[in-house]
Amino acid sequence: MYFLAKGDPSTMPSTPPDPGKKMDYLHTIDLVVLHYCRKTQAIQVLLNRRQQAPFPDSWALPGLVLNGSVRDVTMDEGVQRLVASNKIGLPLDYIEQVATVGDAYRDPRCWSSSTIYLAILAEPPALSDEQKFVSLKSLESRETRLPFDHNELVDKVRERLYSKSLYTSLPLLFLGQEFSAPEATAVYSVVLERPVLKTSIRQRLLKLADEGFIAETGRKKSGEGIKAQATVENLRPGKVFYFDRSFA
Amino acid sequence: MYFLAKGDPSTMPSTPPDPGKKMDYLHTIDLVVLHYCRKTQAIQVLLNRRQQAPFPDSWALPGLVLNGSVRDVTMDEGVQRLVASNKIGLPLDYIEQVATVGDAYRDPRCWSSSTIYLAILAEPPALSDEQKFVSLKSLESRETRLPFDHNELVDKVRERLYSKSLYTSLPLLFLGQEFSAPEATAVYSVVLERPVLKTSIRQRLLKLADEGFIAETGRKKSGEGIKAQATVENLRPGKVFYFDRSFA
DNA sequence: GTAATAGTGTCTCTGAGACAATATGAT
DNA sequence: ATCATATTGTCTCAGAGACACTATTAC
Repeated sequence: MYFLAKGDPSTMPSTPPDPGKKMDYLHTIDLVVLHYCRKTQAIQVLLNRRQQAPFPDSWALPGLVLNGSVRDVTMDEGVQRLVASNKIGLPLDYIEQVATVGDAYRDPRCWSSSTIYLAILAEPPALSDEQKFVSLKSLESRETRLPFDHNELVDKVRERLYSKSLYTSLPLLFLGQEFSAPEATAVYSVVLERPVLKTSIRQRLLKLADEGFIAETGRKKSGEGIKAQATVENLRPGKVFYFDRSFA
Repeated sequence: MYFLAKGDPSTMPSTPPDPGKKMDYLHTIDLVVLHYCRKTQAIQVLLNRRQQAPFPDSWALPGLVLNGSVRDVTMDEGVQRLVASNKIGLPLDYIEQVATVGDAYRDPRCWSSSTIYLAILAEPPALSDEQKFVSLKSLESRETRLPFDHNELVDKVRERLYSKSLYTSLPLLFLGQEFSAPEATAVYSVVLERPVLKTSIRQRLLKLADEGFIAETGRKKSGEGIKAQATVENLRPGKVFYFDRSFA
């Protein structure tokens, strides 16, 4: 994997620093805020129109510079500041740190690192003019191209969503507080990009009920052209259950 | 999870920046290099004696400041620089980024972030005077206390090791190129901190053989007081197989 | 030879995959 | 009433957990 350069500094893959000049350095936080649209059965990603250089007016992931214009005491506070700002402006139903990338090229200003998060927003938000959703698929295919390395950052989050959805209840967080078994089947099928049998989902829902993660509401949901569906409610908002077997 | 502060800046959890002064900021890389001792059946963590302030002479995780004394082009190059340095000085058998933490307190010098990695070193290295191993257990129990928040960083890596070992072949990387089924059983039992049935491990080894990850060598291993054990060899060094079922 | 441990066989149980059968509600 | 689909039932199969049994080897 990584091999020793036998102690000879000249073989080390680094260039000497510029003496006497403190290097500029940015550490940013970027969120990939995902929303599932029940009607179109597509996963969408929240973007913001950039106000400032670099890449003014282009659509990018909501992010901020840690200790940029405002001092943050912790990274988590930086995340809260971003969530509370008008770049997002809605409480998230889930958030998880995915990775940190950093290099000399990704930001034209200077060396920069970005710590990226996977976030889920169950309720469809009212968007401002500076916000929009694009489909996760269009980002994957590069039909939608983002500034910086944001497409690659979305890739990392998409991979995390996929792999974690194989063996956890994570996709159900897209459905909010109350949902039906057919809706659960649909969202798993979308996230895993293949048809998932409704009976497998039923088994998992039974397991979740056993574990106290969900409970039957007794209510039924019906709407435009769909047959009534019994609903369950999420008893552990924001919590993810780990099944002991994975989907294939 | 995170709630909106209704757009009122005074409620936001941040203090204003100090104008006119560029804030000092460090981004460090810290490695939790794990080694499994077949004899004592314990997992050990590599430490370095710190040369400089803060905390001179105390034992800490091997780490470096990104773009500190040397310019790194990418974070991965920084990791390679650290691995090649005398703080580690041996090729790693596995490495994986685990998390990034950052706040105003963890480093007495200034605001700092650290990106931490889980690394595995299969071969027992020859240690310099500035290096030593301590058991992962003594770090968990706080019998061994490290400077900064390094104990908590080790906790995060330990949790990742544990959870990933439930459903992957990761623990086998502790055993290097050639190992036996009883050794595999032992290392899984140590990592999962419970007895694991040899028949469960045998099943998993059969699966790995099917998948082309390991192959029987035909050789047998015997040594001090132990009975001969058939060995297998790792055909995919550094690669981890994901089983579709988890241990309990 | 003996004792300990390596390696095999077999049984149970859980849950995914598959699909058939029934129930229910929208029209 | 009819039809689509929600919901239930049943079967197979893979693999973990458990344990008995056989084979091998260090002493």
